[in-house]
Amino acid sequence: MFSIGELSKRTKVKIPTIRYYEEMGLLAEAERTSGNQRRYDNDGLERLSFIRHARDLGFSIEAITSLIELQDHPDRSCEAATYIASSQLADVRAKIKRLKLLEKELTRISKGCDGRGVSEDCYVLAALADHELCDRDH
Amino acid sequence: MFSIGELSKRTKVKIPTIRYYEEMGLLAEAERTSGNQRRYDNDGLERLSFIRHARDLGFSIEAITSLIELQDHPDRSCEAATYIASSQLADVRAKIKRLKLLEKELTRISKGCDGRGVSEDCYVLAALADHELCDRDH
DNA sequence: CTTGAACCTCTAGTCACTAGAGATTGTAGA
DNA sequence: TCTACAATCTCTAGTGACTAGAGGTTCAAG
Ligand SMILES: [Zn+2]
Ligand SMILES: [Zn+2]
Ligand SMILES: [Zn+2]
Ligand SMILES: [Zn+2]
Repeated sequence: MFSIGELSKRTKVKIPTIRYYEEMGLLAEAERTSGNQRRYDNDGLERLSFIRHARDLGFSIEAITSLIELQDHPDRSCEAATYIASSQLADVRAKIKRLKLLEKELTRISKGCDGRGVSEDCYVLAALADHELCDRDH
Repeated sequence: MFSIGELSKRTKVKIPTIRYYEEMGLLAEAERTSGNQRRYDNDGLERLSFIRHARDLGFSIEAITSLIELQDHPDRSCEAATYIASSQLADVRAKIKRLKLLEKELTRISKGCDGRGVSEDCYVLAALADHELCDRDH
């Protein structure tokens, strides 16, 4: 059994975040000492590592809640898990696509001015004022 | 002179968002009718279009505030504008980099299970539980 | 038994909006 | 001119996933 600080160190999740996860129902309510401090065992450590890893991969709290629910029922179909994972993948791909469009326009805009002129003649400001100057939609 | 609803239609910025921009100091306080409703002219339209375009390109409110400040002083050096634009570009590139790593891992994880098995044997859940199964850091 | 680091709860702040309540105003048709 | 009703007004609160701080209590080493 170890303290919240120890759990935080081992998982690299900050203490307030751990308490936040508990409040959100992602982590079961921890056992307490007689003085009301939280105590964790290996189960808690594994669960928080799972959450941390899923968060690092960009899953939402809501998605993780479903995944944990599934993990707690070993005999259920895992269809939902694969669905959640591929949705997340689709989401990430959509974000990449969007960001690549932005990268193109921003590269073009940045190249348009070396910063040695005056605001009035600045291509950066002109480009921001007028989307028509953009190569495509974004 | 036109109403906030008309401005909203022309710029595709929602009405509460326009009011929010005004409160944040991004838009000057609009003129009002005797009955206290906002009225805009072409200047307001151009300013909001600028904001909208910059937001679409991912600039923060804070960055846009600086850009507008610069625009209002045509004789100032535009160095700050190019700095803000290239920071934004760097930011976008960093995000793309990160998302590409996520995409790789998520693709691998998604492929690991077809969703026809049972939670206990699910590779998706196993992969989320253990970062060691990942190809690299992310 | 003392000390001080670690812990507790609670509130509020972050960013860029979005939603809703309840009241007032603008405008077009009768 | 009156009436209906769409549009607008202000204000408060909610979103997601935390983060920061105040003010008080507990744990553990010496
Ligand atoms: Zn310039
Ligand atoms: Zn554009
Ligand atoms: Zn599976
Ligand atoms: Zn991993």
